[in-house]
Amino acid sequence: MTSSIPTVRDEASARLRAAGLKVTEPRLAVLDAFAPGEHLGADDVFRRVSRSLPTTSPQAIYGVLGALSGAELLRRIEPAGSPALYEIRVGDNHHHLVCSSCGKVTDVDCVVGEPPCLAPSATNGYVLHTAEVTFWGQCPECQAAG
Amino acid sequence: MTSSIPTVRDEASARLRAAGLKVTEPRLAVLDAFAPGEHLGADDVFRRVSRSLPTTSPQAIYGVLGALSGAELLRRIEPAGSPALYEIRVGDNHHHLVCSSCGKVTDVDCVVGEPPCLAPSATNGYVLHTAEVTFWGQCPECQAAG
DNA sequence: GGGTTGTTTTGAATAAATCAAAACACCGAG
DNA sequence: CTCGGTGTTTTGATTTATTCAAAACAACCC
Repeated sequence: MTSSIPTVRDEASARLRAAGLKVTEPRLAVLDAFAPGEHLGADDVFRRVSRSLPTTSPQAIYGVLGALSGAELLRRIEPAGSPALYEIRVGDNHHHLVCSSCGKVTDVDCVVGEPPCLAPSATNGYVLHTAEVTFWGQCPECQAAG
Repeated sequence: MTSSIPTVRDEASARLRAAGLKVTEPRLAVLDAFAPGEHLGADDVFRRVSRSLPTTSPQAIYGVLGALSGAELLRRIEPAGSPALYEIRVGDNHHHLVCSSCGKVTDVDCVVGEPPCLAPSATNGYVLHTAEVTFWGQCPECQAAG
């Protein structure tokens, strides 16, 4: 008899299947590596996944991260000066606050009231699909550290 | 007798000096490489500078670009998926429109009326100094190309 | 003009990510 | 349940953008 209580893994499996992706251990482990609000680089994810799946290769991590962000189960951001970061919060278009000193990234909700701050003064003929906003500043810890 | 008519080079020299930087041929050549509205990568700059100064090394270009953007004579941007780009328009905080298909970058003026769109919903204790906005879309040429 | 300091050259090294081919595993069909 | 096709992961090498370090050199203040 198998349990009928849905687990976190079941949920992740369902999301993978819904996206048309095969359910594999590395993919489940990568999804499991992300806590809400975290922004992890490929190397961070590799380290975490390695704990539960020690045979996983870095290239597999790149493959999984690419597949998951292609399927919009992860969002990929690339703050200037940083390697690519991934987060589990998808589907809304929230923005980011990056510390110029330590690189820490914090989510911030959309700027002004209106649909996603998508209003440049002129579009120059471009058909827009995304407005990406990055705020730069110094986080409380770095302020305290001088 | 030397000419008393100020040249483009004189002007660039003055800007370098005002920034506390020594005036060198590579630096003048790099400043000269930028037309208004252009966004050039280090390799583009290297190619252009090589025409007038064939002995210049790529590392010199990196050094010059670093010095000039540190002195705010150039601005450095890093759209996701692209190597670093530099532009000669500095001092205002304008934003960018990037073509998802071909990577072309176009300047756009500040989004809404208020000083530089600098209003996230919450600052989380950060002291902000910049708001960077990148619009993603498809440029007219890429639309035409399907 | 000469010395100091900052800049550029020369040469090597690094980090992040991608490519390619072979081994492997998921999962639908039977 | 097993087989087979397709998608995934592994293994290993490669690329691109960038940085580091030391020596040669050039700008510029006195």
